[in-house]
Amino acid sequence: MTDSFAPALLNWFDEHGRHNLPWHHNRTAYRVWVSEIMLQQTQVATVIPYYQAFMHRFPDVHSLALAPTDDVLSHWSGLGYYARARNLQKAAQAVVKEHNGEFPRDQQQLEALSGIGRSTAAAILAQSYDIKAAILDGNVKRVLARYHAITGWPGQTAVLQKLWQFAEQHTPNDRIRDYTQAIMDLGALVCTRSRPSCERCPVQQTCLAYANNETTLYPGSKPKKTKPEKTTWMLILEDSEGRILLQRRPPSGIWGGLWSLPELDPALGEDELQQACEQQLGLSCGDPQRISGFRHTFSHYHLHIQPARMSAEPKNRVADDNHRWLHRDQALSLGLPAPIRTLLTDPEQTTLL
DNA sequence: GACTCGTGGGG
DNA sequence: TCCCCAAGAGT
Repeated sequence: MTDSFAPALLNWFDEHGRHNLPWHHNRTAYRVWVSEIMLQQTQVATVIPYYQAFMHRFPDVHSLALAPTDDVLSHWSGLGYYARARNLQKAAQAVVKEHNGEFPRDQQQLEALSGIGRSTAAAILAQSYDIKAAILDGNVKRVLARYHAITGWPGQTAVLQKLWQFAEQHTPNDRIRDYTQAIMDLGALVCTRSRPSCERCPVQQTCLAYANNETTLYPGSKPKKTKPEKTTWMLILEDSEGRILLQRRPPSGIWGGLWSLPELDPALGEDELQQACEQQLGLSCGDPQRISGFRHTFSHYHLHIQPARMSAEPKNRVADDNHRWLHRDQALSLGLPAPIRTLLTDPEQTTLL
């Protein structure tokens, strides 16, 4: 059976596709790989400035493998999903050590690297080596769900299996690199989430959702759940020289490996902060002052951040590897979570209650 | 299979 | 203001 999907798409791509993104130039496997990791769950416009700075600081896989992890994380600060940055360096070290500095041209070996799953491995093969492999990102899911009128939420395994099946079926033998870019561009530029521009679509005539005037039904929406509310204390501990205490967060969990303000158990009352702080951090502290808090929304919960300010001096020695006293501008040069950066930057957020 | 992991854009 | 979701992967 002849499938007109790919030829029509490629013709459209030649004239209307995106041919000028930063990772399209000097297209090495390393540059494609970094872009693919950054683009996971992150929009192109957000990625571009981070990508430019990252490639300038880490121009090849060796510089990334050898860099201090703090340096990698600080270049990722503000992008989110920080496990991507930790996995990126881990994979770079594996490529240097186990693959002689060259990215493998094999899907299975690529997927063995940290942070590279099925779709990302396929994207690297297609984009950098022009090797046939099917991708399935958010754009492709939306295009295929509409084109084939696939009901159900793509998070369900059965739906995902159908999508992968069609993704592989449509993938042509030639011009893999262009086809991979083309189907993503179609999703990003024409087959958009809301108000798709079907009049400009190259595969409109064979699209089931369009034929039935049902583009809004696909892909199916995910079941909604109410997000729980969590609360935490964030401490601005300032010494007599005006420096602030920062602590490195554990390698896993929220904001893993980043620097942030010290946290205390939200169950503690305001009057218990001083004692808890002295015990847990080995400081001598003044009276706590509440600062106006704010709410930060995550994918799965809301976090109410209540900041408190205290004057503090180290009693014996707190200068371990995971704590640093820094002035405000020095602190901002570290890898900080976005809400903490806001807290330290925005004077409005440091109003006394 | 269900959770976890971030941040910003758009409706 | 609130919700969904974006070039997904790991546990």
